[in-house]
Amino acid sequence: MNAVTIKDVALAAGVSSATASRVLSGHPATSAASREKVEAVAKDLGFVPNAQARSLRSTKTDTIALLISDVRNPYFSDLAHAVEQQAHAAGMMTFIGNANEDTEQQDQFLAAMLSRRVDGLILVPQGLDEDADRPSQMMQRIIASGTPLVFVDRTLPELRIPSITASSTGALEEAIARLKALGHAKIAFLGGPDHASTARERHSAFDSAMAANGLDTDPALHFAGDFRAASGAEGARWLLGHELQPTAVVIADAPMAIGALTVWREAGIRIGKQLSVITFDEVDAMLMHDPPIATISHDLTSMGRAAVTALQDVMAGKSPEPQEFISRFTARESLAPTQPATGA
Amino acid sequence: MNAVTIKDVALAAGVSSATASRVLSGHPATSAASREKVEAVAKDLGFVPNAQARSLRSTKTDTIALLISDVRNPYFSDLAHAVEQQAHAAGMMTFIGNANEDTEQQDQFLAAMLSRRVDGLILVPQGLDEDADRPSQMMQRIIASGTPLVFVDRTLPELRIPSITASSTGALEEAIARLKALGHAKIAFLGGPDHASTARERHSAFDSAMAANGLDTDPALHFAGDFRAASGAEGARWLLGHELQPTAVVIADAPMAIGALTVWREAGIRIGKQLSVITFDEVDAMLMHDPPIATISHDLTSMGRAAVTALQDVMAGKSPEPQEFISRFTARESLAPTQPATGA
DNA sequence: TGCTTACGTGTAATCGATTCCATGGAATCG
DNA sequence: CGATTCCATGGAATCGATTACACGTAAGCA
Repeated sequence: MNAVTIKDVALAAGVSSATASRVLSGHPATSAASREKVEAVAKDLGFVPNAQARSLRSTKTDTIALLISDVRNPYFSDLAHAVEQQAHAAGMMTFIGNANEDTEQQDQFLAAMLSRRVDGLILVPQGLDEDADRPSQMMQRIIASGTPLVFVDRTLPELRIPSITASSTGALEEAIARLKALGHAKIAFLGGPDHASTARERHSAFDSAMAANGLDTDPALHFAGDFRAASGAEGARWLLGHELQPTAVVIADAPMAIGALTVWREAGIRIGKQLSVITFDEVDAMLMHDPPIATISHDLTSMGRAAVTALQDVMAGKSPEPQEFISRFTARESLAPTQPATGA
Repeated sequence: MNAVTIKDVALAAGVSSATASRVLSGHPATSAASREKVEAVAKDLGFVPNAQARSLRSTKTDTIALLISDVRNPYFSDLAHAVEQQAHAAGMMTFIGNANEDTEQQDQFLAAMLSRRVDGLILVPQGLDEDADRPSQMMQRIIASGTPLVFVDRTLPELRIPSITASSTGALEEAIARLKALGHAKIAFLGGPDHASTARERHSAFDSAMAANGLDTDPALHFAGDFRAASGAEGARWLLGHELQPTAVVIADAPMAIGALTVWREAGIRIGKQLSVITFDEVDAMLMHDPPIATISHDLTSMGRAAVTALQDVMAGKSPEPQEFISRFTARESLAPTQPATGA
């Protein structure tokens, strides 16, 4: 075991542990002589400070936590990567936790973080079963504990917690306008789970974009998925047999889109001919698809960075304003004019 | 702040902090009376034990660390998810670190973990620039510190560290045999970076699979990428203009495959007609592609679990044997007979 | 030269839990 | 009934760092 403590260093350098500590933590009140000596000895002995002891006394851990829904979803792994890089640049470690869209797992993670006394928390609030808008008891504990907290991607509106979110209204209006210009009127929506504010935001933005373009939103053309590939596949099958025969579809996230596109490929549906497709969340696979899929994308790198910056503000005692990033619509060949009542 | 300490609990329960500690950490020597009282009070006050203080004294953190190359690579995010789930089930938190294929970032992460006194480390050893096989100084420190350590996915053969790896030899022999049966002889290989043992393993398995099938491996048909999408795209372009006109290609990982397939789509190459494609790492996008892409896949969930289990063995003082998982070949429509010298 | 100011240093307290050790009372046994 | 064992409990030491406080020395100033 690594038994080298600061006392060993102090002893070997011929100073007290107080001086050794001051040198090693960059305290100004140290002489050049002891600085040199201590640093040399510390390096020589391979001294690694015990973070437990340090933060027990100083009440700082230089660690933040990020809670997301699923690392395997590229949307969140991009976000996690951005947060981690930014935090790293600021000298902080990041604990990444998976909630799997589950309040209980969220709460377990939060309890662990509370116990570890992280300096701050960035979280994608997880859905609550019945009352999606009420914070869990554990979240109330977090807030009561005074731990700096920032929401990212999703939010719980009733709490006054700084948040970084994305607005897709503008991008969707643009997207629907484009579809309308191509002759589409029956547009389906494969949505996410209602407990996620992101899913609700995307859904209502879709509805209002339809309205803004003078199109009817038919509840019968709305499918409620769960942001995962399997539910996208399910939605695609549901759509295949749909009596209203929509000519275009908007999908709420990339995994669902990949699931859906797989089903349509198997069914021989020609995307961009028989069916126009727009999906949220641009991932490389959308450009690989033939034809490439039109997307509504978020700048997750910027959002991740903004979340860390906002958290640093909170840690510094400030109250940063909520920030809303604007999504971007990118038209691609998955959009095409409606066909004069040919195939399926 | 959460100022509730065990002393507050003890005081309110009318016992000493020693007794309170015993109750809360499940020590057997406690009376039913004090147990009841302490537990009620702890819950009432919302007591959250300070993990720093606890592990400072007990030298356990109930935390392990996992170092991977890139969270955004689905291969590693699957692995991370599996490790995290398994560790969670065993009551341990997981620190996930990104090395970005960079020794320096790896070492920074390792230093932070050493300082935090994690109970164990699972790591995908990162490539060293010149001497890919020599452990970095920091890794030697880790080993010297006695921190339980397990390698996963890649390994540094000269160190006697338990490892969980995958062998693709069998799967590749099967794959090449299939290609040969379809008439292919000139098979290209878009490989990964040489500093990753995985890349070397896949490359040498490819060579030996070719030899086992009586085919020549032409170094001119080997492209050295870096496991990322951009290098896959580059490899695809390189192949397009290749004078040897290979009819089939094996790609070393999913991001590279996606990059390559995007280029081929843009170039109008018909996969499975003009070019047969096999890629390592099965991800959903490969099934979405038209035609679906044949893959060589690993069971990352099992590998992640095995890594945690092996680590637990090491923590218990045992020396688990190295474990090698066998990759699986799945033929799909991206493989087709060579065409009688038609198009490109 | 005498007095103040500044600075580097050491001693010891401290953070919040766990754990060793001693103790007193109840239970057990011959 | 007296002696021994058992067990729950409290006091105090401990983990390894940081830091408040006090002190001695050297520099600055009149």
